[in-house]
Amino acid sequence: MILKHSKQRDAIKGFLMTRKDHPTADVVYSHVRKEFPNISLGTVYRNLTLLSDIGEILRIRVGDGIDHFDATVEPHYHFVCTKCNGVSDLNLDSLNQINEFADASFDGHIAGHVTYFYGTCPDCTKKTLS
Amino acid sequence: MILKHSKQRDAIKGFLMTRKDHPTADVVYSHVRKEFPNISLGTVYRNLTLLSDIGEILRIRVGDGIDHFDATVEPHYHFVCTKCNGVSDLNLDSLNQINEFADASFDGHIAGHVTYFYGTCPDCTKKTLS
DNA sequence: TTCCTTGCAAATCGTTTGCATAATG
DNA sequence: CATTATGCAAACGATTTGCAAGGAA
Repeated sequence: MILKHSKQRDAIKGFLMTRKDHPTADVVYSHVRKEFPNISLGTVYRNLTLLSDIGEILRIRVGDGIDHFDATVEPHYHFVCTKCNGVSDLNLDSLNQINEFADASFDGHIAGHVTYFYGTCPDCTKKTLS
Repeated sequence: MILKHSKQRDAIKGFLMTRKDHPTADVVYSHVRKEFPNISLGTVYRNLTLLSDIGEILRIRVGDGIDHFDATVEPHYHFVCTKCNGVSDLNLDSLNQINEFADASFDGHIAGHVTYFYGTCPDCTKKTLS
């Protein structure tokens, strides 16, 4: 399958690169629509799936049942605010040691882990205090 | 909201307690149906949601888009096999230290984390070797 | 008798897909 | 020209919900 260039795909990836809050497909759709009023949700989904398949973006699942997307593909951890439901990046070293830790008492083979943290984000923490 | 007793709910919880493989709602449905042939999927979902709301069971999301349920409510970690897609428990001490680790470089407040490990389960590991 | 719970079916939500047409190389 | 990408709408799978009837306290 040889990729052909597409303005819609560029716009989708371009939009994702401007955001660090890991938008959902719906958010991507409503923003890209400003530039391509006729773009369909299906095209957005198709391209998000394609881009994550080829490793240009990340599909993130943080337990809310909705896929989020991230243009930062380097491994990093995510944080979910339990008040505003926002998703953000965490500046945190790899925790890969926990793989060996888990492997020690496990009969199969552990290849990796998925971790996200939850709590109150900086903004919601400030609002709670005031 | 005062709970009333229900045989269907008992059967659902009872079935979950016999299993350590974290069945999906569909699996619960097909098994409880042996005892209650007329039970509906809606009732199964309603009770699974109710039971997890009151903390009698756990709703587990391991990235496959399908909810799994677990009658063991004590904190523990899960493992997902990337070959057979099975979900199992891991015998692993709490990793709560990673919360403070993450909190150190974070401006909000971290209340906890969700982690699951993936790889090949004992059974699939054996099959691969043979 | 109150009101929670059920079965059934329809509805919802996020996501995927079939198809004819448009755009790319 | 060959083939990928699009828009549209229909289909999908998991889950939720409205409603009238059944069951528990």
